[in-house]
Amino acid sequence: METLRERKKQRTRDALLRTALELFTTQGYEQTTVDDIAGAVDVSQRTFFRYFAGKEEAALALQDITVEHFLEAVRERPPHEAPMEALRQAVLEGWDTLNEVVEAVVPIALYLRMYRVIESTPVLLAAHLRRSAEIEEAIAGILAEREGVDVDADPRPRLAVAVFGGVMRLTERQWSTGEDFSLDAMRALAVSHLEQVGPALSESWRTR
Amino acid sequence: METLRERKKQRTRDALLRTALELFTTQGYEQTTVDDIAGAVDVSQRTFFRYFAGKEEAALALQDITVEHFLEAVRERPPHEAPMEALRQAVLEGWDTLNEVVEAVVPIALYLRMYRVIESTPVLLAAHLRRSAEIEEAIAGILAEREGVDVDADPRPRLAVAVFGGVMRLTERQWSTGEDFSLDAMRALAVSHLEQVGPALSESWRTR
DNA sequence: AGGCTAATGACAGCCGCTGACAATTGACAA
DNA sequence: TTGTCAATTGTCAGCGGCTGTCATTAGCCT
Repeated sequence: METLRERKKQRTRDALLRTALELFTTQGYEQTTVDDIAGAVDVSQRTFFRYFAGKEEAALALQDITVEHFLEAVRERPPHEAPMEALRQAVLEGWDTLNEVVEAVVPIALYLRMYRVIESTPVLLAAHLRRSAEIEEAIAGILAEREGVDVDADPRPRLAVAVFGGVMRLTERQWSTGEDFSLDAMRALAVSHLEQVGPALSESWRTR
Repeated sequence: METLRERKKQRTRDALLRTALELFTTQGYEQTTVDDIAGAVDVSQRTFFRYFAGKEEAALALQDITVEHFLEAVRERPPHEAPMEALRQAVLEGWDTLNEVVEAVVPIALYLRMYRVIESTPVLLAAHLRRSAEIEEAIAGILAEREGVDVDADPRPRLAVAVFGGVMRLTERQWSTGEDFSLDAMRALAVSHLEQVGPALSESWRTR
């Protein structure tokens, strides 16, 4: 970030991203044209596509940041924790420190609003789910290394991550359709779900 | 399917679908233009869009059929089965009878090949995952009714389905990247995964 | 100051998709 | 059978996302 050129590039990218998210969260994703965004930043449409591979990438750019943050949290979990517990702690601790990470780019409120837009826009939700699948693969790798097993020979890393991921996506969905759009609400939901996932699997639900 | 008109419509739709899948599986989804499909069936591009909401819908049309088949299998499970066991039996039994359902529309081999195209085409995989999320919601409803609980008050139906869905998606992915593209291979994978999901969650993986 | 290179703009064009209107074709009754 | 009505299709125009190409601008470096 030394030269003027680099600073200028960064400012353009930031402006494009912020403007895009602002428009997406106010008028909606589909209703926002790339020309709208580029126009608002006073830049040609072509330039937008030089910074973002597509509209989608701009809409999901923040997710990249938080995902990386979460992956880091998983890697830093102490090795003695059981796999599922490590994942659990990683998300909880990741959310604790999410604020600073996100605020470095955009206001956290914008991030939360955008989250809801993603969840309620079919094409964005689809892209988000696909990315989640990729992330699960990465986490499986981390878990396997932690536990000293082979990801391809032992199905347990991918299975554990698949289950955890399923629960987390359910949490996201419930949170985005609920009334409390705070991080605390999301955390509470996640904790509750992770507590109840065991009972939901084995027991007969009618005998209690 | 009485009048000539209706038969003609059906034939056009079938031709479009078959041609689309044939092209998708041979030259790839992205490389296939709607004009290609319409042209091969000797129909205007506009007509294609009157039968399918988009390219995507044609590519995923077979999934609709099999999903409906699977939902039916879940609904017909005896009420005494535990929730997860009912889901397990439903998929296994659903696959047993999948052949007839699919062959009524296209050769089963084409269905299997298309499955791999979906799994390896980012935009199709994304759409597929989003649909899977919707299906999970439907299954949660069925499960809740079976067990006599309220879907919105009791998190267990959605949790169980989220876990089951996570495992099934992992199964799909493994199957599509493996070497054996038969239904039997998929069934074997699913059984194996469902057996091992319990151990993967609770135990410490290093103590055995 | 002047040459070099990176960033941008302008333009043309492909593809997916939609609305509107006209032309065609099957359905059905007189 | 024929004429009317309605459904199906084709044609055309146009929008939005996205890409390649080439000229222009603007920062960098000697």
